Amino acid sequence: MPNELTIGEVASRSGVAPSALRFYEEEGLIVSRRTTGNQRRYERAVLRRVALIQAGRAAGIPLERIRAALVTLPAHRTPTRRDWERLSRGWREDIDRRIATLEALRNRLTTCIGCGCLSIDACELLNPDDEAAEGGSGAHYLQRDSQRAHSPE
Amino acid sequence: MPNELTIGEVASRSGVAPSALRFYEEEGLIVSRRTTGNQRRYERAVLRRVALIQAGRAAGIPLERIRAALVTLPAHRTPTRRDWERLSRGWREDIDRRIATLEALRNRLTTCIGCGCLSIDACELLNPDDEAAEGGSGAHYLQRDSQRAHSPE
DNA sequence: CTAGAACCTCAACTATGGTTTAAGTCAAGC
DNA sequence: GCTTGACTTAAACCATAGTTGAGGTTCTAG
Repeated sequence: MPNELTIGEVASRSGVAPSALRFYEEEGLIVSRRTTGNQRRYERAVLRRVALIQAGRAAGIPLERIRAALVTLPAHRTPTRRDWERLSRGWREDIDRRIATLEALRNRLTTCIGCGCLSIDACELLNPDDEAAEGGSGAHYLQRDSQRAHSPE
Repeated sequence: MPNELTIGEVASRSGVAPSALRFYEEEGLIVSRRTTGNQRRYERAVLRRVALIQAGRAAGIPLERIRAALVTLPAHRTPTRRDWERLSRGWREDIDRRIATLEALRNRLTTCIGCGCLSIDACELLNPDDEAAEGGSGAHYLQRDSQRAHSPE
C-alpha cells in the first residue's frame, strides 16, 4: 500500500481519466508533487478530493464552484466535520434549488397531461405569451439554473 | 394582432434571443417561411414550440432530444392531448431520474453532515475507494446524467 | 541494457448552446 | 426619397469540461 500514488493509480481508483486529473490540477482543484523525473505523485488525500469533485459534477455544480469549495478544505490533513459541514452547506442549497426547479417543471408537465381542461390552449406551459402577450418574455416561471455536467461515457 | 410574426416579435414574446431562434431553426427545432425580401416569418404556433424548448432546456434536456420530441408534434396545427402526452412522457422519466440522482446525492451529503460517526473517514461519499480499493472506480453510485443548461443572463 | 508501459507537455480538437461581428439588405415613418 | 431600425448571412468566437495526438521522457521488469 503505497502512500503516494501515480496518476494512473489515482485514475483507476477514482474512475477519472488521467487527462481529467491533469486538467483538474491546471484548474487548481487538486495538487501533486513531482518526482525528479517530473512525474506527478499524489497524496492519498487527493482521492477524497476527486470523489468530491465527482459528487459535485454529478450534482451539476460547475468546476469553478467546486474549486471554490475545495480551497476551503485542508489540502493534506483529513477534513474535520467542521470543514465538511461548511463545504456541503452551500452545495445543499444548490441541490435543493435544482430539485425544486425540476419538481416545478414536472408538476407543470403532469398538470398539463392530466388536466381535464377543455382546451390545451389554456395550459400555461404550452401558452407562455401567445394570446396574452403584454411585452416582456414568456415562461418566466422557468428558472434556468447554472447547471452543467458532461457524460464522459 | 398579426398572425405572422417577425423574428424580433417571437424573440420579445418568448424571451429568446433572435440569434438563438436562428440557431434553433438551423438545428431543425423550429421552421419559418421567408418573405420576398428573405426575412423570416413565423406562425404563432412557433411560440408554443419555443416555450417547449425553454421548458426542456430548463429541465436540462439536450437540444437534440428536444428536437426529437418536437418532430413528433404537428408543425402547424395545435397539438392534441395525445400529441402532448406522448411527448411529455419521455421527459417526465428524464426529470424523475434527474431528481432521483440529486436526492440521492443530497441524502448522502446530509448523512455525512449529520452522522454521529466516530470518523469522517468512514463516510462513503468522502471515501470512495481510499482504503478498500479493489479495482474499478470509486463513487459508482453517482450516476452522471446528461444534463446541460446555460445561463444566458 | 533494453523493451515496453506509463508518464510528460503543448496544442489542437470535441461537443453543446449559443453570441458577436462584419458587411450588407429590407421595411417603415417622416 | 431617405434615414433608421430591424433584418440577412457567414464566420468567428465564447464558456465548460474535458479528450486526442504528436513527440519526447521515465520507470520498471526481464
